[in-house]
Amino acid sequence: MLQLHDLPSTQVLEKFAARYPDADISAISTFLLLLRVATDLSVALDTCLSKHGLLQGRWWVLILLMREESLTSTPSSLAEKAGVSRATMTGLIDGLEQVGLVKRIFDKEDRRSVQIQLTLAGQTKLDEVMPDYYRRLRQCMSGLDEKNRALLQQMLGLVNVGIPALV
Amino acid sequence: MLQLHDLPSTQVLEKFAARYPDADISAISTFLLLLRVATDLSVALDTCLSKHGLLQGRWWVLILLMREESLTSTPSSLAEKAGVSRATMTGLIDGLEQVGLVKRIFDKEDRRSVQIQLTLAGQTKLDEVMPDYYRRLRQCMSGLDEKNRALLQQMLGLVNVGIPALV
DNA sequence: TTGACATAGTTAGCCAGCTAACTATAATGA
DNA sequence: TCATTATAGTTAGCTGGCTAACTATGTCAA
Repeated sequence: MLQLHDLPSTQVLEKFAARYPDADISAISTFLLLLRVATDLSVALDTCLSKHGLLQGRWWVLILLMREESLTSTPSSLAEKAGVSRATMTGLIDGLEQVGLVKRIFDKEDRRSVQIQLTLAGQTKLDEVMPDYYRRLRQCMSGLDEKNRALLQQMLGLVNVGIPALV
Repeated sequence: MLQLHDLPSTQVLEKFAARYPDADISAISTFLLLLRVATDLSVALDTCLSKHGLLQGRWWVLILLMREESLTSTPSSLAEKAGVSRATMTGLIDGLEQVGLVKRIFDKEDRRSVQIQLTLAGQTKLDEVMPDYYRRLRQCMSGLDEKNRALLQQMLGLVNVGIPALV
């Protein structure tokens, strides 16, 4: 997401602000820090998941299926909820089906449609991954008490409101 | 980064917490919101840059060169600062050189090495992009006053400290 | 001084996203 | 009823990352 590793020092920001008067130094540094921390979190998550032979894409599919009472959903619905294209979801399902974590069940009512079901092996895999993930995440966030977490969420909400202005 | 579009409701989180006792609901929701907002910011940034015919990778290279007094650096140094592999940097420089925004200058002292220089066209491109970017970013962050920005940065610092525990 | 190692950059090939186009099926309305 | 349009899923081909291997050059110590 944000590759940039070498965040600008105050000095650099001031230099740019001198050339470009629209620069708002605290806005820039907050923005970049947010992207930096989130990217590092995402990389750490990938590392954690890779220990279980998973990547984010496939992992979210398993979780989305586990959320369903029936352990079942359609590729379209999964794609929308996971935030990837339907084409990408086809590939994710292919991969998961090959290793037996999900299976395709062809719908007899609407023959265009396919139901994707979490297999027992898929549930077992989640039962292996999720406790590890949750334990690590608890540890990761242990530096923030409930009040800080609420505060952080509130600040993120304020940033979120501004996003349309950036586009 | 985080594709997941459909963040879990409290209800879903409670269901998962029942199955996996290690789950810390406020930790999870804070973590996911942080990834979600940052990803949306990054996508918005890409959209903004694409209006100027740029992508994040190439844009950061231009900025890193503009930071230098000499407007010059080496591929290795750029790769490290930009947070991409040297192979990727070769490609970024290829693209920028083709459209004339940077040029390769072969080093006569160490013939393994190349200097990458921001051309006048490169500076002109930044002079076009940066004011627009800074204006939009200022607008985006206008919902947070200085106190909120400092608070957000402080919270992000606390999260950052915990990242090694997630790996 | 020369053989082993280190460094700078590039190339080749992989991967997981994407869009656009395609097939098959269903729904709709003139 | 049947031509048009919409929907579900897949396929093909592009992109921008990556790692590993390679070429060329430089460094150092036996």
